[in-house]
Order: sequence, then C-alpha cells, then structure tokens
Amino acid sequence: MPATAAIAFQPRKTPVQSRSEATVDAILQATLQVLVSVGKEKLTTTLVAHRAGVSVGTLYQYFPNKSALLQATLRRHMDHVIAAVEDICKSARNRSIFDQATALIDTYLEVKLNDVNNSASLYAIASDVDGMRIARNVGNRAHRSTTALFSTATERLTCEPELIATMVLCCITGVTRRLLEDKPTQKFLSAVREQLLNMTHAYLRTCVR
Amino acid sequence: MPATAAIAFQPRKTPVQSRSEATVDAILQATLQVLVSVGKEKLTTTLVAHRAGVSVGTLYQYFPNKSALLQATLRRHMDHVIAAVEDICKSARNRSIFDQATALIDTYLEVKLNDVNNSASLYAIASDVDGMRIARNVGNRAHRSTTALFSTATERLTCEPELIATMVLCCITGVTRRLLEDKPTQKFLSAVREQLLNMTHAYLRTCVR
DNA sequence: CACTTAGATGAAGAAACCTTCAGCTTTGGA
DNA sequence: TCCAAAGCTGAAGGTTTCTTCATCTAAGTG
Repeated sequence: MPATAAIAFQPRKTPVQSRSEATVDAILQATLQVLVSVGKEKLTTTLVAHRAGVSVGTLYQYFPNKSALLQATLRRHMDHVIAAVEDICKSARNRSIFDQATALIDTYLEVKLNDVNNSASLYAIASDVDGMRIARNVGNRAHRSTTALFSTATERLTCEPELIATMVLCCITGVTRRLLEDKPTQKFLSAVREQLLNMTHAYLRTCVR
Repeated sequence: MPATAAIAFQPRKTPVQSRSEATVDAILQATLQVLVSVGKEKLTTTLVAHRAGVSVGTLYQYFPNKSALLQATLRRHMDHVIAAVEDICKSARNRSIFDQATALIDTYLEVKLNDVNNSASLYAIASDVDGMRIARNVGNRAHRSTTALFSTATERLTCEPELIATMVLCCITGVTRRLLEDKPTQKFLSAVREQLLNMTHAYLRTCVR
C-alpha cells in the first residue's frame, strides 16, 4: 500500500463546528509557544496540549502524530512568509530591477524579523527530513516568483533572470539567518540592511545593459 | 554543584592505548555515516556502535551520552572547516582585497562541497541547542579571521572591515547552504561560483577608496 | 425536548531508546 | 611469563514520550 506514508501525515479529522477550528488554532499556536520557550528537544505533545488548554486526546484528534503537528506549524509559518514574498513580487512588476530588489529585501527582512523568536525556533525543526522538503518547496516558490519579477524589469539583463534570482535570494537568506542567530541591535540591523541593499545593487549593476 | 552540567559533556575516558584511539575514531566516523544514511531522527547509539564494529558499552566509555557524541562529531567537522578558513586568512595577508575575497570563497566552497553529504547531514544536528552554540562559535572565529584579513588589504577601505567581513561571509554561507540543499550539477556550481565572485567583487568595489 | 453527532478527556498501554555494570579479554611493561 | 590496568561486551533496567480508546460533555436539529 503505497499511500500509507502520505496518509500518516494528513489531518485526522476536519473541523466542522467553529469551536474545533478554534481548538486547532490554539494547538498550533501553543506548539509555537512551547517551541520557543523550551526548545524542540523538550517539546512533548502533552506539554503542547496543556499549553493550548486541551487534553492530549484532543490534540491527537486533529494531528495523527507529533511530526505532523510540527510540520503543520512549520508550514503555517512558511505560508505566511511565502505569501508576503509572492505578493510583493506581483505588485513590483515592470519597475527598475533596483527598486524590485529593494522591495524584496524590505519585505523579506520585515516578515522574518517581525518575530525573531518564532523564526529562529522554527529553523530548529526544519532540519527534520520533512521540514527540509517544506523549506525547499518554499524556496522554489520564492525563486519562481523572483525570477518572474526580474523578468519584468525595465532594464535589459545580461544574464538569465533565474541565476540573478538565485544569487539575490541566497544573499538575502544568508543575511537573514545571520540576523536570526542572535538578537541584533537596532543599530546593527540597519547597518546590515543598508549593506545588503548596497551589495545587491552593486551586483545588479553588473547584470544590466 | 555548578560544574555538573559542564562535566556531563566531557569525554569520560581519555584514550591511552593506541587501539582505543582507533576506537574513538571509528565511533566518530560511524556517527557521521549513520547520520548520512538514516538521518538524525533514526540515529541510535546502538546503531552507531554496531556500525563502528564495537558494542554500545564501548561507546559509552568515551562519550557520556548521545548528545556529547553528536556534539563531538559536529565539532570535528567544524574544526576542519574553520582550520581551512583561518589558514587561508593567514596566508592571504597584505594583498588586494579582491584577491583575498576570491581566496576565501574558493577555500570555503571547496571544503564544504568536498563532502556534500556530510555537511548537509551535519546541518541537521546543528539545530540542537548546543549545536547552535558551536556553529555560532565557529562563525565568530571565521568572522575574526576574515576581519583581520581584510584589515591587511592593500586598498583603503571606506567602512569598517568588521562589517565588510560580515557581509561577505553571509553571502558565502547563504550560497553554500543553497548548494548543499540539493546536489548541484557541475555546470550550476561553476555558474554560481562565478556569480558569487562577481557579486562579492562588485560589493567590495563600493568599499574601497 | 429528545436524539444524533462532534468534540473533549486523560489514565493506561506500548514502544523506543538511552545508559549501566558486572564480568570477560587484550595489552604492555616488569 | 605474569599481572595489573585498559579496553570491551551486551543483556537488562529504567525513562521518557507517544498514542489509544472507552467514556463523558456540548452542540445542533427535527
């Protein structure tokens, strides 16, 4: 039976009454809270349920196992980030590639640094096999959007937008990770942001005309 | 007893006969192999011992617990990387900052991509609390070396070498991570390497004179 | 208001894995 | 050669945490 593995991560029951929707939401929120406060290693389903104000049994009514719970939590966060990126990629079309890059950087930094704690804790669970897959998936979507965005740039580009997108995104994520490693001061953050813009623009200058 | 926590991760016994050195080495190597083949989640001490050709008891004679084992494995890899970086940072002094950056990039890419599988698997365990600390520690050392390196550049710099080092390293690690995510083709790798040099140099041009 | 279905409970079962330790084997020096 | 110390063994104990399920409560509907 080839479908077993896939089934094992699907929600066990779909909420039909509104109260259960609230329950699911509380559980996901609690998962993130527990993750941030005690860390991935000490996160247990019982603890999450307790934090959510429900019993373990309830938790297992909506999530078939612990992995699925963590996955759902990660996916929720990723959806948030990717939505913001895809959004800006749509609205910044047909502009100078420098403006586009600036918009992308600002969006990315804002959405990731908005809740530093959450993002940092979620990196921890992303290393699980399936977390890797989700992260890669999101990475691909971001890459596609960005490529599409750069394709509409008013400038004529000297190399493929795919490659440019890869480089710019790598640079942004590299910097973001660094910023998430330890709570940056406001001063450091703005200095790095400026340099990131600087670097990206300097690079893009070599890619136009 | 404030020392307890620290003691808990120190090796339990120091090898004095040469055979035990070989054993420790085999165990560390086996840990990496198991990590790569079955992943962090399914790695058990028994499995590692078996792969190393020893019994669990032997493993526990040199590592007080599973965490210490993973830490030691991670540290070993990190030491390898940081040694290469510090090495190149020493030998590339008093040269053009562009050459310095090129040397740094080539070293970093080579040492990381040399064994893609190992590096990628190790990222997975680095998310454990202490792995984070080790990674940060190595990051700091790399940052110090790089700062020192750039300080000796023949060009006059327009902003602090610390900041330049931060940016260049972020960029390099961002790209490296991307390359480790999925086995890159030779073509893609060389294209990205070229762009990374391109981007870094473009950035550095804005930092000189 | 009765009745069906959705939702919630949490003690207890089950499985997985870490870690120990009493005893055995090998090594190397006197 | 002999022996003390180093090294090795692996079954068994102990924890921890996941997951289930029989039972109870709340919600909606005719």
